[in-house]
Amino acid sequence: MPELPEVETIARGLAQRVTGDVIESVWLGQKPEPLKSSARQISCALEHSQILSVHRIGKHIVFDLKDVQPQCVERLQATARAADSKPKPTRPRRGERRHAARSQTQTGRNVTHFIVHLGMTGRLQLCDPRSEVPKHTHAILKLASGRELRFIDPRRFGRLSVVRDLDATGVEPLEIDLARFVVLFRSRETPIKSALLNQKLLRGVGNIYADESLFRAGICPRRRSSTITRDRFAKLRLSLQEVLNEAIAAGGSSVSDYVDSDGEEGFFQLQHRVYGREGEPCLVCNTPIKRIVIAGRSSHYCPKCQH
DNA sequence: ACTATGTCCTGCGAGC
DNA sequence: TGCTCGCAGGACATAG
Repeated sequence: MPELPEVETIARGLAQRVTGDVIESVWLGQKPEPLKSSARQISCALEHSQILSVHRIGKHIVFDLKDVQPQCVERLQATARAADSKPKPTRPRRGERRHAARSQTQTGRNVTHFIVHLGMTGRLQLCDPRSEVPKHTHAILKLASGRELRFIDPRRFGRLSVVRDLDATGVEPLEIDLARFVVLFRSRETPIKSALLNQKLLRGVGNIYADESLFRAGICPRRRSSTITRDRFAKLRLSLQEVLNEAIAAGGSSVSDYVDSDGEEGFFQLQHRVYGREGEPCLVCNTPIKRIVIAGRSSHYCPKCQH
């Protein structure tokens, strides 16, 4: 299940290998679930566009695309001229959400963003067009370099979309400072585990890294977020950043069927201290690891070390 | 505004 | 061996 470290690994791998390449054509499967934007919107945005960069926002892989289709460029220029002749837009109203920093750096009216969310079982594979197309392939992007980028997702929890502006909610957990972290979590009446999974607060934390960071911080996943002291929030923030960074360094966790864009597995699952270890001894105190359900998710913790 | 719960989807493994 | 059943969970819808 790809969370922040897995998505980061995939995005970095893709950035290295497809930046500058051009999408020549797009094939989309018949199943409607994986498409968040319409098939026509996606095809139109992707075909004849150049991949300027690939990066990660939360659990999303973002392709910044520049249209290189002649008629599209003309149309965009026409739109731009029309926009220029209109009165200048007033500055954003108070409370109106600003666009994320990235969309300001990657400005230009002809930049669009192709967003891939892998869900549980989604994979992006860069491969030879002659290789067998696996079952549950929902999209194939033919690249000018002769390769294909395929989106495969058996469980169909993944989503593909195209947007003009990146207005992501939530804060990147690797960038958040302590003051912001405390403000975000101290008012929540929900179990800390649920709060960590809430993408509107932090973006990118999933079940594995929520459990692992809570173990390292010595906090019980059931604990109400509002009852956690500042000192323990400080510990949690550091634990979370530590575990995410270690996982990125290890190429992510391969549980179920995660592989990166090369088909390589990550290694961080070998370092899980609680996730998937129900009944096994705590690495610190030997107490059997417990598994409970919070917000419909299995949560693993040491009943002695975490409170 | 918050919080909690149900739903989607398929593969896999446990159990008989 | 072959079958059924339940579980895995991110994001969203819905209800309270």
